Amino acid sequence: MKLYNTLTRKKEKFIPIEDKKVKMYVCGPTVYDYIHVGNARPMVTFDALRRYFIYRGYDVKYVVNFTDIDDKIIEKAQKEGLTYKEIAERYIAEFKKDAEGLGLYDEKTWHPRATDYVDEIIEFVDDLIEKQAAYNVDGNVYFDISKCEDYGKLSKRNIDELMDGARVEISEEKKNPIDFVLWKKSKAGEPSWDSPWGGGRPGWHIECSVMARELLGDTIDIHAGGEDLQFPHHENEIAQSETLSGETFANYWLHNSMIYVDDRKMSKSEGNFFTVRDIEKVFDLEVIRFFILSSHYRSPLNFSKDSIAQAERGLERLYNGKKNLEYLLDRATKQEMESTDEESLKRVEGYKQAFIESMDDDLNTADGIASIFDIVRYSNSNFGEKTPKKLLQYTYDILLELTGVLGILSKEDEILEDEILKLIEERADARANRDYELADRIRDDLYKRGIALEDTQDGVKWKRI
RNA sequence: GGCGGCAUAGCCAAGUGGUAAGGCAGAGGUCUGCAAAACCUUUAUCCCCAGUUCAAAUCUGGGUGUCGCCUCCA
Repeated sequence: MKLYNTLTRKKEKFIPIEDKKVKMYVCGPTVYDYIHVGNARPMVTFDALRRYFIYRGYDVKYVVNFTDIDDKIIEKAQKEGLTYKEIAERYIAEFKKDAEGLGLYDEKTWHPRATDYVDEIIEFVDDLIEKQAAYNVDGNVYFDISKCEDYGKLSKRNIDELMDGARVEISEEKKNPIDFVLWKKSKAGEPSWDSPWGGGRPGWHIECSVMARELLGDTIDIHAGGEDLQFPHHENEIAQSETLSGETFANYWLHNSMIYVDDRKMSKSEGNFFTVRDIEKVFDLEVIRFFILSSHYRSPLNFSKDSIAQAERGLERLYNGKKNLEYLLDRATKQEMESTDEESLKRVEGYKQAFIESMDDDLNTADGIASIFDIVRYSNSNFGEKTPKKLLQYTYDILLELTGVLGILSKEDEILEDEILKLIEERADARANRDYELADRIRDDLYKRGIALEDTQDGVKWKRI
């Protein structure tokens, strides 16, 4: 399997530290509001990578952190007259609801919270001071960039230019303008933890370094996140972690491209964002997942109502394909495979191989989805009542296997089926009696209740809409 | 100003040397009482210019457009 490594700017063969094991860390949300579609992209993308690794037989330890202490959380808490903790708890709960809809939910995923690691953070910072890579000025502890020779290696920036850039916060306290804060002195009324440097709280960058280290060790396989985190966040993580351990922090750095709205990056501060929660009112969140996976994760992805609607139609086509196979499976009686059936089997197997090849090539989900459509088109056009059960079952299993890797096509129809079947029969009688008015009324009523009927050559099919 | 992306049909989107996957939408057709679904047919020479090559969307150079990061940001 090949992955594009931001560190080298190349696709590289993935070689895990331990055979068949992957240690993976993804920068998660700062929990001060509902997540928007842009935030959902890395979550969905790297969840698909997680699933794919498992599919290929890897044991994955997957960590997605919550930043539960931060300026924005404090600000929100003050505005609402609540504690930072109440705000964090609320939006962690809301995140989990969205995550469930987006197909991210997995009980094995680790969701560490920064505030649960304050002791370890203090220890980490203290060690950096001891190594003279950090310094305390009146309760604020900064990382000393000058002690880090290869600073900028991830984002390909050099220190001198960054100094000149001078868009960083100018502070009298810092030795260099690009030194960043590890431990932040708390102002009156702000949440505060005791430390050797007085009351304060963790800086943003240090949290991820510490949580990754505590849960995954000094060197991890994959560190992932949005490309806007490349600098300074990930660069700073590398500086802290590698200065402390002397080891490589992460072997592979993966970054997803942004989501755009009318050619502008979707972001909170621009105000051009759509929350997952709002979209859920109009579309099933599986559509959003499918939409995100239908392009390559490193390509910019433009968000619009129209493209979501297109994704919805596409997903529906896959559901119809699944439904058609189920219908045939229900009625299949033929057992023996003929030579043409064996060829079909190979054909389907070929699509599966194509899917794997695509996914192996830097998680090319867009290409992989094309293979899934190939399977659907092939079975729709070639399979019928006379197709052997074995072939149908094989195709059906592969379809579910591959869509399962992507985390789509997971919605199941529920009961109520008896009633639907009864009404379908009534309608069939009506049609036989040429009472089309009654027949159409039954169909319309079912439609209003969310059931669509289709008269096919093979009989009446129904589906939920 | 520095660094880095991107530019493929009406729309979305793969493809990084051998004459353009897939999806959505559209048109025509098959099937059907009608409809839906499904199937078949149909819709592009890849931003521009120059170069390398037997051969380029794909490599090189130049240009145009556009976006991102450099400040919180997925």
